[in-house]
Amino acid sequence: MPRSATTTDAFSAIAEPRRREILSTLAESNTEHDVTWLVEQLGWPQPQVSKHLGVLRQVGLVRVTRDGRRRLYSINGKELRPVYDWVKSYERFWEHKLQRIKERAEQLERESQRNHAQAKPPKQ
Amino acid sequence: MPRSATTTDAFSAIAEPRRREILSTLAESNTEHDVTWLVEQLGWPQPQVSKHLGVLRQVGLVRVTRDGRRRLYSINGKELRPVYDWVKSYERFWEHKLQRIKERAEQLERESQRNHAQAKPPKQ
DNA sequence: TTGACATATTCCCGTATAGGCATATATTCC
DNA sequence: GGAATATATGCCTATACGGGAATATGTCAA
Repeated sequence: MPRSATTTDAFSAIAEPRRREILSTLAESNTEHDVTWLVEQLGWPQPQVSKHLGVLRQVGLVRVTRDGRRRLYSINGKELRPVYDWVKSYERFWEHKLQRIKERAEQLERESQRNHAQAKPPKQ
Repeated sequence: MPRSATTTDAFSAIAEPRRREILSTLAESNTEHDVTWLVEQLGWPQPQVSKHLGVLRQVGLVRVTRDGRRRLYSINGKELRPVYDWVKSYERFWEHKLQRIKERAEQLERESQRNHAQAKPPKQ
């Protein structure tokens, strides 16, 4: 069995760096743009841009509007939500590290304070 | 040119649903586990589990500890951070929708109030 | 040492890419 | 109608995949 299709879902679609690049290009300008504009911005051959747009379109990551012979593309962020929700559910696994560093620092702090207090333990 | 390798980065590695399944299985139990435990939990052939673990290992999404003939795997969430940061940078593109719905609702509310106030506009 | 157990690796196969290039399919303008 | 423009699609190739099955590698236990 081959890899799951790039058009399966957002996870597969954004695995390709160039498709992320298309999304970021659209995101920066914050407006819809036609394919020619994207081709100029990216500097890639037009068919390559169209094909990647096709994948993004199929998974709903971009929306298209027709304007004469042009097609205006814009980001449809809604489809990124599942990716966001998924990865966010692992938040504790990278915050945990900070948490442990913090706890360790606090413990060292306590020990330090204890040691300073008993720097020269009173003879008894 | 083929698709970029699954071991390129976290984006490519998590595109495969089964690898996400492995991560979620490890996440739920919140402890390190050996391969046999994962095989039992997932019900997949052992080589398949080992292979997917190999990809996750190469991109740093899991950590391994050797314990005799067993290998204990645990999640290394740090490597998910780039994915989180990337997708989070698009947050406004799905919140924007809510924003527009909210604004529209507020506008309708204002119009409604205006209309009620002038329900029977005074003849002049 | 030998056998049992745990895990990784190798080989094979069908398949879906991504890129290059040519071309088809609109749509506008003259 | 015909040329020009904008975009999508088709064909080709090399490549890396995910799964299946067998097997290699490593480790424990008697």
